[in-house]
This record gives sequence, structure tokens and C-alpha cells, in this order.
Amino acid sequence: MNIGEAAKASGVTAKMIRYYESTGLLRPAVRRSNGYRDYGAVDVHELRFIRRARGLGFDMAEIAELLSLWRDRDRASRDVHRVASGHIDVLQTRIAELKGMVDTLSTLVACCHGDGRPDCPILSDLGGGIDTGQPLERAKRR
Amino acid sequence: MNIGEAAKASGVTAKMIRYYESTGLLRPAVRRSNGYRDYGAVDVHELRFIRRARGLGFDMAEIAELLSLWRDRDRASRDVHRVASGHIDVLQTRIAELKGMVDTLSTLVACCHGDGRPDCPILSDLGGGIDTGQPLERAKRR
DNA sequence: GCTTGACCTTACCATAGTGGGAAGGTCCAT
DNA sequence: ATGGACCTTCCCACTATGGTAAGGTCAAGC
Repeated sequence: MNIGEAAKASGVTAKMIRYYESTGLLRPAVRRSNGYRDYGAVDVHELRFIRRARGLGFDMAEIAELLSLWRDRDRASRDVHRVASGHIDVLQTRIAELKGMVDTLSTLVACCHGDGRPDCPILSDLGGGIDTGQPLERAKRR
Repeated sequence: MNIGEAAKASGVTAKMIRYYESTGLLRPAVRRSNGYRDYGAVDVHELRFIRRARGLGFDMAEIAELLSLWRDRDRASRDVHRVASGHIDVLQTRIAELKGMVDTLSTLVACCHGDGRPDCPILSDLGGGIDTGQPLERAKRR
């Protein structure tokens, strides 16, 4: 199977398949005599695995760990459980952060009359907001 | 005021102050004869504004818009209201996405006995998950 | 056999926001 | 004058993804 077919079959772009290989997440694909990568059913299965895990917000490091557990027929489900639970915690922290932002913003928006007049509590707050003096917390990514 | 003092006073690192200037978010700072940037109270105020807006999850483009509205004494609060409301929508979409992930993962984690045995519904799901065949939705960032 | 188009290969660039560091200039206190 | 704490610019790294360009390959149709 060519990379394009594997891409269609897995829902992972050819671009990303090569990238995953380059970072070591995937083992180097078998090459045919013409240099083309050759994929089989197992590879497509792994690609689907990665795609699904990405959709659940796991990052590459976590996926590498999950993938190696997945390949190991003797893994302990405890390990998988741990990775997944840890990820839920991260997601929930992120949700809480976002909710905090929404709360603050909603309050401000509700106080702003939103018409042609220039006075606006949203800008007043941004300009004079309570300042902790601490460096801005580094943004978390999915 | 040197950039370091402005950084301390605003909570924005010197590094980021220079970056904001380089991207045009901030106007080029006044330079002293030795080439050092020189900041005043207004600048610190703008830096705090940016810092606070970043903390609310606005991206640079949105902050640029908010900042120009903030500088404009004749702005219509309607415009600010629009930007802020739009941002709330984005945040809420992001929250919904994350919640969906948590829901799925929680279900899987609850089904996994998490002991020494190798069978694990989390991995089974990742490996055989329902496949839409659609390319993976591009990850949204805060 | 030749052309054409669809595919493959590698390699480089961009994104957004932040941190890190090097190499060199400046200022101030001792 | 020496040292340390600043400042300057410039370049690199990160994540995960997309884009593009230059060139090789294959298969179908003529």
C-alpha cells in the first residue's frame, strides 16, 4: 500500500505519516525497490490509533507511551489507566482555566452597554485590572 | 525607565516587550542616546493591558484590535463588546471540545480495571475506534 | 515508445507565543 | 579600572501541522 492509500485508510495525512516516522513515533516504513514506503494493515491500524489518540487530546509523548503499551501484549492495564487518568486531569485543568476566562469576560460583557458610547468596563478592566505582579503563566496547549 | 524596570512594573518579560514591539503590537519605544529603550507610565499601562488580555486568552490579533480601541477615546463600546463576545464563543467551543474528550476518556478509564492484566478497553478503543474517515480536525489553540 | 497526470521522494519555510543563549555595548559602584 | 548588572541584536528551539518546490516513478492512453 502506498502512503497515499494508507493516508486515506487511516485518516492521517501523508505529510503527518512521514512526520511521525521522522520523530520516531512510528518505525521506519518498509521501502519498495523504487524507494516508496509500503504499508500494511498493521500500519494502518497504528495510524488510526494515533489519529484517535490525537482526537482525544493526547500529545506526542503520551501517544508514544500508549503506542508502546498497545504493541506490548503483556502490558499491565494499570499503566494505560495511569496515562489516561493523568491526561484527564490535564484536560480538566485546562477546562477550568478556560472557564475562568469565560466567567471574567462574561461579567465584563454584561456590564458593557455595547452601544455607540465610548465608556466601556471591558477596556477599563483590561487597563486597570488587578495585577499580581507575577509573570504570565505559560499558555497550556492541547 | 529601562526595559527591565518596565518589565517588572508590568509583569511582561523584557523578551516579550521587544517581541510585541517587533510585531507592531506596540509602537517602537523611544530610544535614549545610548540606544536603550525608554518607557513611561503610559507604556507600562499598555503592557499591563496586554498582559491581562493574554491572561483572558485573547490572541495577538484580538489584542491589537482591543488595544487600538483602548487608545481611541471616541471608540464605540459596541466594538469592544463584539470582540469580547466573539472571544467568549471561541472559548466556549474550546471548552466543549475538551469536555467531549474528557467524557470519552472517563468512560474508557472507568471500564479499564487498571490492574496487572493486559486487556484494556482504553487501548481497544484507541485501536478500533469508530472512524469517520475525515481528516483530523486541526487542533485549536488557546 | 512517448506523453500526461497522479503519485512518490526529500528539503525547506511558516505558523503563535515564549524561552534560551551568545556576542558585544553601557552604566555604575567600588 | 574592574566587575557585575544591565542593555542591544540575532539566532535557535519548542508543537503539530500545512504548504511548496524540485525531482523521480508509475500506469494509462495514444
